[in-house]
Amino acid sequence: MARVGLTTQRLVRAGAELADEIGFEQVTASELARRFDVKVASLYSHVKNSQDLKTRISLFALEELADRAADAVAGRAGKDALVAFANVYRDYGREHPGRAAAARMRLDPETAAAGAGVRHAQMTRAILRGYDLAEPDATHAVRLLGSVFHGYAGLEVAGGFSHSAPDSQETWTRILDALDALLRNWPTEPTP
Amino acid sequence: MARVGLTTQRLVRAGAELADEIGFEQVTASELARRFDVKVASLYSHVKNSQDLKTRISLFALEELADRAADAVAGRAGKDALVAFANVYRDYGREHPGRAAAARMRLDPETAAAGAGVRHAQMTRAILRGYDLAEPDATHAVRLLGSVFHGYAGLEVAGGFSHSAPDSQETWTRILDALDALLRNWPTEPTP
DNA sequence: TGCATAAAGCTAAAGCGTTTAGGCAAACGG
DNA sequence: CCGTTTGCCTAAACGCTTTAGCTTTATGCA
Repeated sequence: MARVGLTTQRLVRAGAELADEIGFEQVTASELARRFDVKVASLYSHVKNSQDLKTRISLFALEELADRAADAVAGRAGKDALVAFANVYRDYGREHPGRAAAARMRLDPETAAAGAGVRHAQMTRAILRGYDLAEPDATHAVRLLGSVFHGYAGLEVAGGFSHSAPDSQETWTRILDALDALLRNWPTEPTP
Repeated sequence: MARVGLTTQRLVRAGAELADEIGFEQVTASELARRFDVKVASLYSHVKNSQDLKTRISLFALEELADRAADAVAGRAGKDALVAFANVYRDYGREHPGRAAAARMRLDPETAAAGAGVRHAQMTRAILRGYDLAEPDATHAVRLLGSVFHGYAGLEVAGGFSHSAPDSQETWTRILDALDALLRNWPTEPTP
Protein backbone atom coordinates (compact mmCIF):
# COMPACT_ATOMS: atom_id res chain seq x y z
CA MET A 1 0.00 0.00 0.00
CA ALA A 2 2.18 2.76 -1.26
CA ARG A 3 1.18 6.02 0.32
CA VAL A 4 -0.01 8.68 -2.03
CA GLY A 5 0.69 11.52 0.35
CA LEU A 6 -2.76 12.96 0.82
CA THR A 7 -3.01 16.35 2.42
CA THR A 8 -5.86 18.73 2.97
CA GLN A 9 -3.96 21.16 0.77
CA ARG A 10 -3.50 18.66 -2.04
CA LEU A 11 -7.12 17.60 -1.85
CA VAL A 12 -8.31 21.17 -2.06
CA ARG A 13 -6.06 22.04 -5.00
CA ALA A 14 -7.05 18.89 -6.83
CA GLY A 15 -10.67 19.64 -6.02
CA ALA A 16 -10.30 23.08 -7.57
CA GLU A 17 -8.85 21.60 -10.75
CA LEU A 18 -11.58 19.01 -10.78
CA ALA A 19 -14.16 21.78 -10.47
CA ASP A 20 -12.75 23.47 -13.56
CA GLU A 21 -12.99 20.20 -15.46
CA ILE A 22 -16.39 18.88 -14.48
CA GLY A 23 -18.08 21.78 -12.69
CA PHE A 24 -18.07 22.71 -9.05
CA GLU A 25 -21.41 21.07 -8.36
CA GLN A 26 -20.08 17.78 -9.63
CA VAL A 27 -17.06 17.76 -7.36
CA THR A 28 -17.55 14.87 -5.01
CA ALA A 29 -15.46 13.07 -2.45
CA SER A 30 -15.83 9.87 -4.45
CA GLU A 31 -14.59 11.43 -7.66
CA LEU A 32 -11.68 13.03 -5.88
CA ALA A 33 -10.73 9.71 -4.30
CA ARG A 34 -10.84 8.14 -7.74
CA ARG A 35 -8.41 10.76 -9.03
CA PHE A 36 -5.94 9.98 -6.28
CA ASP A 37 -6.54 6.26 -6.74
CA VAL A 38 -7.47 5.96 -3.12
CA LYS A 39 -10.50 4.71 -1.21
CA VAL A 40 -13.10 7.30 -0.35
CA ALA A 41 -12.86 6.75 3.37
CA SER A 42 -9.24 7.84 3.26
CA LEU A 43 -10.26 11.40 2.48
CA TYR A 44 -12.08 11.72 5.76
CA SER A 45 -8.82 11.94 7.66
CA HIS A 46 -8.07 15.19 5.87
CA VAL A 47 -11.48 16.71 5.38
CA LYS A 48 -14.35 16.77 7.85
CA ASN A 49 -16.99 15.93 5.27
CA SER A 50 -18.13 16.68 1.79
CA GLN A 51 -19.41 20.11 2.73
CA ASP A 52 -16.12 20.95 4.38
CA LEU A 53 -14.30 20.01 1.20
CA LYS A 54 -16.42 22.35 -0.89
CA THR A 55 -16.06 25.15 1.60
CA ARG A 56 -12.28 24.80 1.50
CA ILE A 57 -12.28 24.85 -2.29
CA SER A 58 -14.36 28.00 -2.16
CA LEU A 59 -11.99 29.67 0.27
CA PHE A 60 -9.03 28.61 -1.85
CA ALA A 61 -10.57 30.18 -4.93
CA LEU A 62 -11.36 33.38 -3.06
CA GLU A 63 -7.77 33.58 -1.90
CA GLU A 64 -6.37 32.97 -5.35
CA LEU A 65 -8.73 35.55 -6.80
CA ALA A 66 -7.75 38.09 -4.16
CA ASP A 67 -4.07 37.51 -4.95
CA ARG A 68 -4.64 38.18 -8.62
CA ALA A 69 -6.72 41.23 -7.89
CA ALA A 70 -4.10 42.66 -5.56
CA ASP A 71 -1.52 42.15 -8.25
CA ALA A 72 -3.61 43.82 -10.92
CA VAL A 73 -4.49 46.84 -8.84
CA ALA A 74 -0.96 47.56 -7.66
CA GLY A 75 0.34 50.75 -9.20
CA ARG A 76 -2.92 51.71 -10.84
CA ALA A 77 -5.56 54.26 -9.96
CA GLY A 78 -8.88 55.62 -11.17
CA LYS A 79 -10.50 54.01 -14.16
CA ASP A 80 -7.29 52.18 -14.89
CA ALA A 81 -7.52 50.40 -11.56
CA LEU A 82 -11.25 49.80 -11.89
CA VAL A 83 -10.83 48.12 -15.27
CA ALA A 84 -7.88 46.02 -14.19
CA PHE A 85 -9.71 44.92 -11.08
CA ALA A 86 -12.90 44.07 -12.90
CA ASN A 87 -11.04 42.16 -15.58
CA VAL A 88 -9.41 39.95 -12.99
CA TYR A 89 -12.84 38.79 -11.91
CA ARG A 90 -14.03 38.27 -15.42
CA ASP A 91 -10.88 36.53 -16.62
CA TYR A 92 -10.84 34.26 -13.61
CA GLY A 93 -14.36 33.18 -14.41
CA ARG A 94 -13.43 32.32 -17.97
CA GLU A 95 -10.13 30.69 -17.14
CA HIS A 96 -11.37 28.77 -14.11
CA PRO A 97 -15.13 28.41 -14.31
CA GLY A 98 -15.26 25.78 -11.58
CA ARG A 99 -13.21 27.80 -9.14
CA ALA A 100 -15.20 30.90 -9.96
CA ALA A 101 -18.40 29.02 -9.20
CA ALA A 102 -16.78 27.90 -5.95
CA ALA A 103 -15.95 31.50 -5.13
CA ARG A 104 -19.61 32.40 -5.60
CA MET A 105 -20.74 29.63 -3.27
CA ARG A 106 -22.67 30.92 -0.28
CA LEU A 107 -20.59 30.64 2.86
CA ASP A 108 -21.87 31.35 6.30
CA PRO A 109 -20.80 34.89 7.24
CA GLU A 110 -18.25 33.89 9.86
CA THR A 111 -16.45 31.54 7.49
CA ALA A 112 -16.42 34.17 4.78
CA ALA A 113 -15.15 36.80 7.20
CA ALA A 114 -12.32 34.53 8.31
CA GLY A 115 -11.32 33.96 4.69
CA ALA A 116 -10.36 36.30 1.90
CA GLY A 117 -13.79 37.95 1.79
CA VAL A 118 -12.40 40.89 3.71
CA ARG A 119 -9.52 41.37 1.28
CA HIS A 120 -11.97 41.61 -1.60
CA ALA A 121 -14.01 44.27 0.14
CA GLN A 122 -10.89 46.24 1.05
CA MET A 123 -9.55 46.13 -2.46
CA THR A 124 -12.85 47.29 -3.87
CA ARG A 125 -12.75 50.15 -1.41
CA ALA A 126 -9.20 50.94 -2.48
CA ILE A 127 -10.38 51.30 -6.07
CA LEU A 128 -12.80 53.95 -4.93
CA ARG A 129 -9.99 56.10 -3.60
CA GLY A 130 -9.55 57.22 -7.18
CA TYR A 131 -13.04 58.67 -7.07
CA ASP A 132 -14.52 61.24 -4.78
CA LEU A 133 -16.89 59.26 -2.62
CA ALA A 134 -17.49 59.92 1.06
CA GLU A 135 -19.24 57.48 3.36
CA PRO A 136 -21.81 56.08 3.20
CA ASP A 137 -21.73 56.43 -0.58
CA ALA A 138 -18.45 54.56 -0.77
CA THR A 139 -20.06 51.55 0.88
CA HIS A 140 -23.01 51.72 -1.45
CA ALA A 141 -20.62 51.81 -4.38
CA VAL A 142 -18.61 48.87 -3.05
CA ARG A 143 -21.80 46.87 -2.88
CA LEU A 144 -22.84 47.93 -6.34
CA LEU A 145 -19.52 46.88 -7.83
CA GLY A 146 -19.66 43.58 -5.99
CA SER A 147 -23.16 42.96 -7.31
CA VAL A 148 -22.20 43.76 -10.89
CA PHE A 149 -19.07 41.59 -10.94
CA HIS A 150 -20.82 38.77 -9.16
CA GLY A 151 -23.95 39.05 -11.24
CA TYR A 152 -22.27 39.44 -14.60
CA ALA A 153 -20.11 36.39 -14.07
CA GLY A 154 -23.16 34.40 -13.07
CA LEU A 155 -25.17 35.43 -16.10
CA GLU A 156 -22.28 34.93 -18.45
CA VAL A 157 -21.58 31.38 -17.32
CA ALA A 158 -25.28 30.64 -17.68
CA GLY A 159 -24.87 31.49 -21.34
CA GLY A 160 -27.10 34.51 -21.00
CA PHE A 161 -25.20 36.70 -23.42
CA SER A 162 -23.58 34.18 -25.65
CA HIS A 163 -24.38 33.97 -29.32
CA SER A 164 -26.34 37.21 -29.34
CA ALA A 165 -25.17 40.59 -30.52
CA PRO A 166 -23.46 42.61 -29.24
CA ASP A 167 -20.90 40.20 -27.90
CA SER A 168 -20.14 39.86 -24.24
CA GLN A 169 -16.75 41.52 -24.42
CA GLU A 170 -18.24 44.66 -25.94
CA THR A 171 -20.89 44.83 -23.22
CA TRP A 172 -18.33 44.31 -20.53
CA THR A 173 -16.21 47.17 -21.81
CA ARG A 174 -19.18 49.49 -22.01
CA ILE A 175 -20.40 48.51 -18.56
CA LEU A 176 -17.02 49.44 -17.16
CA ASP A 177 -17.18 52.77 -18.99
CA ALA A 178 -20.61 53.31 -17.50
CA LEU A 179 -19.53 52.40 -13.98
CA ASP A 180 -16.56 54.71 -14.26
CA ALA A 181 -18.82 57.55 -15.36
CA LEU A 182 -21.20 56.75 -12.54
CA LEU A 183 -18.49 56.73 -9.89
CA ARG A 184 -17.12 60.04 -11.13
CA ASN A 185 -20.57 61.51 -10.92
CA TRP A 186 -22.25 59.68 -8.08
CA PRO A 187 -25.64 61.24 -7.26
CA THR A 188 -25.55 62.59 -3.75
CA GLU A 189 -29.27 63.13 -3.60
CA PRO A 190 -32.07 61.14 -5.20
CA THR A 191 -33.39 62.90 -8.26
CA PRO A 192 -37.18 62.58 -8.32
CA MET B 1 -54.16 2.72 -1.57
CA ALA B 2 -56.01 5.98 -1.66
CA ARG B 3 -54.73 8.09 -4.50
CA VAL B 4 -53.19 11.38 -3.54
CA GLY B 5 -53.65 12.99 -6.93
CA LEU B 6 -50.09 13.70 -7.91
CA THR B 7 -49.53 15.98 -10.86
CA THR B 8 -46.46 17.53 -12.36
CA GLN B 9 -48.01 20.88 -11.50
CA ARG B 10 -48.65 19.96 -7.89
CA LEU B 11 -45.18 18.53 -7.51
CA VAL B 12 -43.59 21.67 -8.89
CA ARG B 13 -45.63 24.00 -6.70
CA ALA B 14 -44.93 21.90 -3.63
CA GLY B 15 -41.29 21.80 -4.62
CA ALA B 16 -41.22 25.59 -4.78
CA GLU B 17 -42.72 25.85 -1.29
CA LEU B 18 -40.30 23.25 -0.06
CA ALA B 19 -37.44 25.28 -1.52
CA ASP B 20 -38.56 28.32 0.46
CA GLU B 21 -38.63 26.24 3.62
CA ILE B 22 -35.42 24.26 3.41
CA GLY B 23 -33.47 25.84 0.55
CA PHE B 24 -33.51 25.05 -3.13
CA GLU B 25 -30.38 22.90 -2.95
CA GLN B 26 -32.04 20.68 -0.37
CA VAL B 27 -35.11 20.01 -2.47
CA THR B 28 -35.01 16.35 -3.27
CA ALA B 29 -37.36 13.83 -4.79
CA SER B 30 -37.27 11.83 -1.58
CA GLU B 31 -38.22 14.79 0.58
CA LEU B 32 -41.00 15.76 -1.79
CA ALA B 33 -42.36 12.20 -1.74
CA ARG B 34 -42.32 12.32 2.05
CA ARG B 35 -44.41 15.50 1.98
CA PHE B 36 -47.03 13.86 -0.18
CA ASP B 37 -46.82 10.70 1.91
CA VAL B 38 -46.06 8.72 -1.18
CA LYS B 39 -43.25 6.42 -2.26
CA VAL B 40 -40.42 8.04 -4.14
CA ALA B 41 -40.83 5.93 -7.24
CA SER B 42 -44.30 7.38 -7.70
CA LEU B 43 -42.87 10.76 -8.58
CA TYR B 44 -41.14 9.36 -11.60
CA SER B 45 -44.41 9.08 -13.47
CA HIS B 46 -44.74 12.84 -13.34
CA VAL B 47 -41.17 14.02 -13.50
CA LYS B 48 -38.39 12.66 -15.66
CA ASN B 49 -35.77 12.77 -12.94
CA SER B 50 -34.43 14.85 -10.14
CA GLN B 51 -32.81 17.34 -12.49
CA ASP B 52 -36.05 17.73 -14.39
CA LEU B 53 -37.86 18.51 -11.16
CA LYS B 54 -35.43 21.29 -10.29
CA THR B 55 -35.57 22.70 -13.78
CA ARG B 56 -39.35 22.85 -13.61
CA ILE B 57 -39.23 24.58 -10.26
CA SER B 58 -36.83 27.09 -11.72
CA LEU B 59 -39.08 27.77 -14.69
CA PHE B 60 -42.06 28.09 -12.38
CA ALA B 61 -40.26 30.69 -10.29
CA LEU B 62 -39.18 32.62 -13.38
CA GLU B 63 -42.76 32.68 -14.57
CA GLU B 64 -44.12 33.84 -11.23
CA LEU B 65 -41.45 36.50 -11.03
CA ALA B 66 -42.21 37.70 -14.55
CA ASP B 67 -45.91 37.97 -13.66
CA ARG B 68 -45.17 40.11 -10.66
CA ALA B 69 -42.78 42.28 -12.63
CA ALA B 70 -45.31 42.81 -15.41
CA ASP B 71 -47.85 43.83 -12.83
CA ALA B 72 -45.50 46.26 -11.13
CA VAL B 73 -44.36 47.93 -14.32
CA ALA B 74 -47.82 48.45 -15.78
CA GLY B 75 -48.72 52.12 -15.85
CA ARG B 76 -45.32 53.33 -14.74
CA ALA B 77 -42.43 54.90 -16.59
CA GLY B 78 -38.96 56.27 -16.04
CA LYS B 79 -37.44 55.96 -12.62
CA ASP B 80 -40.82 55.04 -11.21
CA ALA B 81 -40.88 51.96 -13.41
CA LEU B 82 -37.24 51.14 -12.75
CA VAL B 83 -37.71 51.20 -9.00
CA ALA B 84 -40.92 49.19 -9.09
CA PHE B 85 -39.32 46.62 -11.34
CA ALA B 86 -36.18 46.32 -9.26
CA ASN B 87 -38.17 46.02 -6.06
CA VAL B 88 -40.09 43.09 -7.44
CA TYR B 89 -36.84 41.19 -7.81
CA ARG B 90 -35.63 42.15 -4.40
CA ASP B 91 -38.91 41.49 -2.64
CA TYR B 92 -39.28 38.15 -4.31
CA GLY B 93 -35.86 37.16 -3.04
CA ARG B 94 -36.78 38.08 0.51
CA GLU B 95 -40.27 36.62 0.42
CA HIS B 96 -39.34 33.43 -1.42
CA PRO B 97 -35.63 32.78 -1.00
CA GLY B 98 -35.87 29.23 -2.28
CA ARG B 99 -37.78 30.15 -5.41
CA ALA B 100 -35.42 33.04 -6.01
CA ALA B 101 -32.48 30.69 -5.79
CA ALA B 102 -34.30 28.43 -8.22
CA ALA B 103 -34.75 31.36 -10.58
CA ARG B 104 -31.00 31.95 -10.48
CA MET B 105 -30.28 28.32 -11.32
CA ARG B 106 -28.30 27.91 -14.52
CA LEU B 107 -30.49 26.50 -17.26
CA ASP B 108 -29.25 25.46 -20.63
CA PRO B 109 -29.94 28.31 -23.06
CA GLU B 110 -32.68 26.56 -25.01
CA THR B 111 -34.65 25.71 -21.89
CA ALA B 112 -34.31 29.26 -20.64
CA ALA B 113 -35.36 30.67 -23.99
CA ALA B 114 -38.45 28.48 -24.03
CA GLY B 115 -39.40 29.70 -20.57
CA ALA B 116 -39.99 33.14 -19.12
CA GLY B 117 -36.42 34.26 -19.66
CA VAL B 118 -37.52 36.18 -22.72
CA ARG B 119 -40.25 38.02 -20.83
CA HIS B 120 -37.70 39.22 -18.30
CA ALA B 121 -35.44 40.57 -20.99
CA GLN B 122 -38.33 42.27 -22.76
CA MET B 123 -39.59 43.90 -19.60
CA THR B 124 -36.14 45.17 -18.76
CA ARG B 125 -35.99 46.63 -22.24
CA ALA B 126 -39.38 48.22 -21.72
CA ILE B 127 -38.09 49.99 -18.64
CA LEU B 128 -35.41 51.56 -20.77
CA ARG B 129 -38.00 53.22 -23.00
CA GLY B 130 -38.20 55.85 -20.29
CA TYR B 131 -34.57 56.68 -20.95
CA ASP B 132 -32.89 57.78 -24.09
CA LEU B 133 -30.82 54.79 -25.11
CA ALA B 134 -30.23 53.66 -28.67
CA GLU B 135 -28.82 50.30 -29.60
CA PRO B 136 -26.43 48.82 -28.75
CA ASP B 137 -26.38 50.82 -25.54
CA ALA B 138 -29.84 49.63 -24.64
CA THR B 139 -28.62 46.04 -24.73
CA HIS B 140 -25.60 46.89 -22.63
CA ALA B 141 -27.90 48.54 -20.13
CA VAL B 142 -30.25 45.55 -20.06
CA ARG B 143 -27.32 43.35 -19.24
CA LEU B 144 -26.06 45.72 -16.58
CA LEU B 145 -29.45 45.81 -14.87
CA GLY B 146 -29.72 42.05 -15.04
CA SER B 147 -26.28 41.71 -13.48
CA VAL B 148 -27.06 44.10 -10.66
CA PHE B 149 -30.40 42.54 -9.75
CA HIS B 150 -29.01 39.05 -10.03
CA GLY B 151 -25.82 39.88 -8.21
CA TYR B 152 -27.38 41.91 -5.42
CA ALA B 153 -29.87 39.20 -4.60
CA GLY B 154 -27.08 36.64 -4.53
CA LEU B 155 -24.90 38.67 -2.22
CA GLU B 156 -27.77 39.61 0.04
CA VAL B 157 -28.89 36.03 0.59
CA ALA B 158 -25.28 35.11 1.33
CA GLY B 159 -25.49 37.54 4.21
CA GLY B 160 -22.95 39.81 2.62
CA PHE B 161 -24.53 43.07 3.74
CA SER B 162 -26.36 42.00 6.83
CA HIS B 163 -25.49 43.36 10.22
CA SER B 164 -23.18 46.02 8.86
CA ALA B 165 -23.93 49.68 8.37
CA PRO B 166 -25.44 51.09 6.30
CA ASP B 167 -28.29 48.65 6.12
CA SER B 168 -29.17 46.81 2.96
CA GLN B 169 -32.36 48.75 2.31
CA GLU B 170 -30.49 52.03 2.30
CA THR B 171 -27.90 50.69 -0.13
CA TRP B 172 -30.60 49.30 -2.38
CA THR B 173 -32.33 52.67 -2.57
CA ARG B 174 -29.12 54.48 -3.34
CA ILE B 175 -28.11 51.94 -5.95
CA LEU B 176 -31.40 52.53 -7.72
CA ASP B 177 -30.82 56.28 -7.54
CA ALA B 178 -27.40 55.70 -9.04
CA LEU B 179 -28.67 53.45 -11.80
CA ASP B 180 -31.37 55.97 -12.67
CA ALA B 181 -28.76 58.72 -12.89
CA LEU B 182 -26.55 56.49 -15.00
CA LEU B 183 -29.32 55.60 -17.42
CA ARG B 184 -30.28 59.24 -17.84
CA ASN B 185 -26.69 60.07 -18.57
CA TRP B 186 -25.30 57.00 -20.27
CA PRO B 187 -21.77 57.64 -21.60
CA THR B 188 -21.79 57.29 -25.35
CA GLU B 189 -18.05 57.27 -25.62
CA PRO B 190 -15.43 55.94 -23.23
CA THR B 191 -13.87 58.76 -21.25
CA PRO B 192 -10.14 58.07 -20.89
C1' DT C 1 19.95 0.97 14.98
C1' DG C 2 15.68 -0.27 16.69
C1' DC C 3 11.47 0.41 18.64
C1' DA C 4 7.26 3.20 19.87
C1' DT C 5 3.83 5.81 18.21
C1' DA C 6 1.23 8.73 15.31
C1' DA C 7 -0.61 8.98 10.90
C1' DA C 8 -2.03 7.07 6.30
C1' DG C 9 -4.85 4.37 4.02
C1' DC C 10 -7.81 0.11 4.05
C1' DT C 11 -12.09 -2.96 4.76
C1' DA C 12 -16.70 -3.26 6.20
C1' DA C 13 -21.08 -1.67 6.81
C1' DA C 14 -25.01 1.32 7.36
C1' DG C 15 -27.76 5.14 5.64
C1' DC C 16 -29.89 7.83 2.14
C1' DG C 17 -31.09 9.61 -2.59
C1' DT C 18 -31.85 8.14 -7.46
C1' DT C 19 -33.66 5.43 -10.92
C1' DT C 20 -35.77 1.44 -13.41
C1' DA C 21 -38.79 -2.70 -13.93
C1' DG C 22 -42.81 -4.76 -13.25
C1' DG C 23 -47.33 -5.44 -10.63
C1' DC C 24 -51.97 -4.32 -8.57
C1' DA C 25 -55.91 -1.62 -8.14
C1' DA C 26 -58.63 2.60 -8.71
C1' DA C 27 -60.83 5.63 -11.86
C1' DC C 28 -62.97 6.42 -16.18
C1' DG C 29 -65.03 5.75 -20.82
C1' DG C 30 -68.04 3.20 -23.35
C1' DC D 1 -70.52 -3.63 -16.16
C1' DC D 2 -66.31 -4.42 -18.33
C1' DG D 3 -61.84 -3.00 -20.32
C1' DT D 4 -58.30 0.22 -20.42
C1' DT D 5 -55.63 3.66 -18.62
C1' DT D 6 -52.72 5.16 -15.17
C1' DG D 7 -51.63 6.24 -10.39
C1' DC D 8 -49.15 4.35 -6.97
C1' DC D 9 -46.83 0.30 -5.13
C1' DT D 10 -42.88 -3.25 -4.16
C1' DA D 11 -38.35 -4.70 -5.21
C1' DA D 12 -33.87 -4.06 -6.39
C1' DA D 13 -29.59 -2.03 -8.16
C1' DC D 14 -26.38 1.67 -7.96
C1' DG D 15 -23.71 5.60 -6.23
C1' DC D 16 -22.27 8.94 -2.71
C1' DT D 17 -21.51 9.81 2.29
C1' DT D 18 -20.01 8.82 6.69
C1' DT D 19 -18.38 6.11 10.75
C1' DA D 20 -15.76 2.39 13.09
C1' DG D 21 -12.02 -0.19 13.61
C1' DC D 22 -7.89 -2.37 11.56
C1' DT D 23 -3.18 -2.74 9.30
C1' DT D 24 0.79 -0.80 7.68
C1' DT D 25 3.97 2.85 6.96
C1' DA D 26 6.77 6.58 8.30
C1' DT D 27 9.08 9.18 11.76
C1' DG D 28 11.39 10.54 15.72
C1' DC D 29 13.52 9.51 19.93
C1' DA D 30 16.35 6.56 22.83
